[in-house]
Amino acid sequence: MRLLLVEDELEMATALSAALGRYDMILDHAPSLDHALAALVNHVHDGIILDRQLPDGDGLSLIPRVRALKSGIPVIVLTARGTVDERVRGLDMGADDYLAKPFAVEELLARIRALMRRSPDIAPMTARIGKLVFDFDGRQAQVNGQLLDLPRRELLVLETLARRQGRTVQRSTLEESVYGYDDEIQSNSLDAHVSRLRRKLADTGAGVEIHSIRGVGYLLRPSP
Amino acid sequence: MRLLLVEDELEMATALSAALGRYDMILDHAPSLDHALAALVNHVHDGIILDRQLPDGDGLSLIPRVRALKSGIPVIVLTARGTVDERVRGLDMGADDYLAKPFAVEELLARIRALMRRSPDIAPMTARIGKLVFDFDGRQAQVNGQLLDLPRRELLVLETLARRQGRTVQRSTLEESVYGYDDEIQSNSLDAHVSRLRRKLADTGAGVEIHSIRGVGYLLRPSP
DNA sequence: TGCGCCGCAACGTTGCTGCAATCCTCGTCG
DNA sequence: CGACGAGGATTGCAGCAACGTTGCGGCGCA
Repeated sequence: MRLLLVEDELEMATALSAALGRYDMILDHAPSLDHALAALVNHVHDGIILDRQLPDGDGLSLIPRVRALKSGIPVIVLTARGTVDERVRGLDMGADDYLAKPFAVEELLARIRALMRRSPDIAPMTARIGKLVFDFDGRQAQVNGQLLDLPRRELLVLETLARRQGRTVQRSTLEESVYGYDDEIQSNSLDAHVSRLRRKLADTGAGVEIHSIRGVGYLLRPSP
Repeated sequence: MRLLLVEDELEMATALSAALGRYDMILDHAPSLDHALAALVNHVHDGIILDRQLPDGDGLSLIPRVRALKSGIPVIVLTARGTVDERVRGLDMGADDYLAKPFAVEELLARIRALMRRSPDIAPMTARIGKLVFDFDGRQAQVNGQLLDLPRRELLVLETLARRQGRTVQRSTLEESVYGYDDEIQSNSLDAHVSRLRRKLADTGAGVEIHSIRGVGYLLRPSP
């Protein structure tokens, strides 16, 4: 479990990090909205703990952007502003919970657990690269909401690449997940599938490309 | 939206009922655990507001039974016992939120909205794709208000596809929900059902099509 | 007993897929 | 600096597995 803490006070961050660590949770720390956005783009988080008072704006403004990026992530807002109106506003902005400072760490942990408990059902496991959206649950790829009609092998290739988006997938790994451990292949069929997939991605303007690294493997990335 | 309030104080109940009514929510009132259980069995609720102090026991004891009955329902606990320990305990018992009395009605409403927003059970009781309306509760399909008279297997196929509308349903998944886990099928009966279903959907002009993805499965989508 | 759903199987059809031949690209070494 | 080789890309093709369709017989149900 990996959470993102958006909070400018270092003290609070280290304290929470320690507390969460005891429950095998990883806490990434972003001290500003900008950092938070960058972190969200680059990593996959299971939840967000959000302070409102940040050097570059109100934390609440992050929520719509989080929802646009990955709709299902639970968001807990922490704040010194604890009036009823503030709380109502925070919740209606899309926060899943709202906790006023000072709070007990125990309670925060319990509320995180409560949210996590119910989130996995919803979290649509999807990856976004360029205009491409890969839905791991539905096992399908979309471009601009348009379904990419891919046959089995090509789908498997894209799925594995999307799962490790941006990082290199070794040729052997790819072969393994496209064919079985036992199924063998005695030709360049894999290359053929990659080739056909490339054409379809380009034709639909998916904004992604399959980059090949000689002697190593492939990786999926936004096209320039 | 229909909520169940489990609370023995009549005053609180009427006040909440009035407040929720203004947001088009229906509030059922159960003054005790027994009443609550009866109500849960007889009706379908989208959420539960639970007081702890009840004439026949602690409200928290209801949670496991609720989860057993309908696992996904959001539960908000209201209580006068507002210590951190109590809150942690309530949340860890399975509550989704915990609000200490006295509280502002506005905040309760906001928290209800936040929970409803992410509750998968709100997931419409009916699905609409093209001119087709599938009613999951009544287990029937309609086109232009006209009932589609489908035999059992075909209905199961359509139901499963409609439930995941637009997303791919793997062949194995479909087999599992149309036949049992144990029931086996040794022919292409599934294809046959799909075929017959397709014809009926086309004949009635439902505006939907069952698209097949070779080697993967099927998906239901509006026809072009 | 009649009707209709269902599993089954036969057969037609489609289009994915592995293969291989050919072309391309890049790094390396003489 | 140019040629060569290895790894990669592309594409046509043929086989075949997966899917579509249809008719039949049995079984359950009214």
